[in-house]
Amino acid sequence: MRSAPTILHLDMDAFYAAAEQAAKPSLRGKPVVVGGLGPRGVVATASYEARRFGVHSAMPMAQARRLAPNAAYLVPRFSLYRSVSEQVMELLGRLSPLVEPLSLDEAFVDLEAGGAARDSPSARAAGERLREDIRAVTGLTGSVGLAGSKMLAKIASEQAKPDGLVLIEPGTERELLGPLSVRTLPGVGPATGEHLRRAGITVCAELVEAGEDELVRLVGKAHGVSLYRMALGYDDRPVVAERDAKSVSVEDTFDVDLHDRVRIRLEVERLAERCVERLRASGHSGRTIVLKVRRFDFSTLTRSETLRGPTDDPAVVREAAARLLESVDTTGGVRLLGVGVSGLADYTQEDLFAQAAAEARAVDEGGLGEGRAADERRGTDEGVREAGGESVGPGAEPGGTLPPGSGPAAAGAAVGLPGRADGAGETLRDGGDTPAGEQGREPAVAGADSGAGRGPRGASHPAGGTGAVGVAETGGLGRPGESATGAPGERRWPAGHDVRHAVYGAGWVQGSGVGRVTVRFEEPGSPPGRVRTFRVDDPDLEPSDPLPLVAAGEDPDQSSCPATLPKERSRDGGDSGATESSSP
DNA sequence: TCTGGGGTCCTACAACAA
DNA sequence: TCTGTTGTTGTAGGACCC
Repeated sequence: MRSAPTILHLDMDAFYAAAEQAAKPSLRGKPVVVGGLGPRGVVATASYEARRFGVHSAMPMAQARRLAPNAAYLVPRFSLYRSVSEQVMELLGRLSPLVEPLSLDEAFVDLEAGGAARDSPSARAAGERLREDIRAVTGLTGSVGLAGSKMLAKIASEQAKPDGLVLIEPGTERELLGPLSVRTLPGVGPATGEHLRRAGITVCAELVEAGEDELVRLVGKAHGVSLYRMALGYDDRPVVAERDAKSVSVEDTFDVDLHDRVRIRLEVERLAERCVERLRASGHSGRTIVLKVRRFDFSTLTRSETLRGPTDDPAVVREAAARLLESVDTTGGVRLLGVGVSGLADYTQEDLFAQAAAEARAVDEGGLGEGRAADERRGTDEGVREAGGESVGPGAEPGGTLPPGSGPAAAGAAVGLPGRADGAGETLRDGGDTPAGEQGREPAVAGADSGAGRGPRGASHPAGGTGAVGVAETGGLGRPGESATGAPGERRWPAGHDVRHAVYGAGWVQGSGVGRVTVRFEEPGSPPGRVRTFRVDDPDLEPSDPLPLVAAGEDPDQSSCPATLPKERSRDGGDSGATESSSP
């Protein structure tokens, strides 16, 4: 707890929805909802216009559609959000070397460490300048909280929303916290909140009254002690610039519960391969394999197995996950499956090969014996063989990762598309000028699109290609509710994604179905554009990468703008302001 | 028509070793 | 050698966050 409010918390306002509105002029001022569009999707972000209808994060999408039937419904475009987030984080990095990102749209900054502020006036000035810079560089708004601790800075930014700044003067914490709901405190969710309510505690002042011992009795040691301290305004957690990942996981919820044991096993293996892809991409290997199963009744169980050493071998993870599945009763149906790896190590491929070789020698000498060791040995050996097949053998790049779209994992993903029908077949409805079907959902394309806009980040955009990857065998697994009509070569046009037409220029997909795709031709700097409909296989129409939200200079031809916005471009708008006003 | 995905942290319990 | 204690590890589940 420091004596000056030099910890800053930034929270971008309705980030995903705001980014979509900035990218699509016709959606500005209108309700926009971003999230999974499948039958079991939930809302990731709702614009403030949509919130007026009662739509909020984590709400089932079906409920959101009932509340705001005329809102625009979009699948998330993480490549766009990431590029905007990088711009914002770069601005934060200019304030201090100590920046702790919490997510794409949120971060703590230690202003003192960067010399950007030492007291209330300088902290406020730095916060206001930051908000201006963010607006200039990204076109979006963010809310800033300033306080002497992380907890209070976060509470302050919440109070500042939308598009504001709140500074909590040190010394006023207890007074400020007293009347606030216990749910304001980080770590108090629905369960703890209800637990405390039953004990007669609803606001922070009552936490202090109850005392530490009583809180420990109510909610356990760690939680009780931290609750008591937080209610008093004590929070000494430092801003930590880098935190190591502790686990990597992937999971899929299915549109329709799975019953077929063979199919379930297939899905588990596919998830295991996707998980290893991510694990390798992060430069890690891991020791503990975790299987997650959510059953038809929403009950969730996990099973885990710890190997003798870390692995990033798809075969090892696949087989461990399959073994774990054997111990789970899936009668009644399964709505979600997940595979994760924890106990991460920074093992490189070379280390693994050395380990595999050592274990192979041990096997030859009768060193490994029973049960799990045998399983592990088998996996490791396969790992060596498979690595050879990928040309990552001795002398290859350390920590080499699978190139996107290559190798067995990619093949698995292509065949086993989760089929959540996100995006394609979804039609935006933004006031009635949408020409596609009334309900917007077009099963004819749903299956074909399911790979886009979700899942592994690398697959979230049909970059540069025809978008046909992974479509060919969509029907092969026969996922219920998934269209089998995604003909080989048919292109996917996820709602909201950017396209470019040879004649009409840049636009975005407003909807698709029945062999047609509807495009609105507009871009961030343009006025609201017109809508045109094409055949899905129109050769003049190509998927394109997101355009910068804030146009730089007078270069209307942005046809090949990369997904990550060029740094120089992002600086054009904000640099002068930041440097000019560096002294308050 | 209920309830995503990717994480972190904590607690409880059992098994095992020192 | 047996028994009790303590610490560690593995496993499972719950709560929470964005």
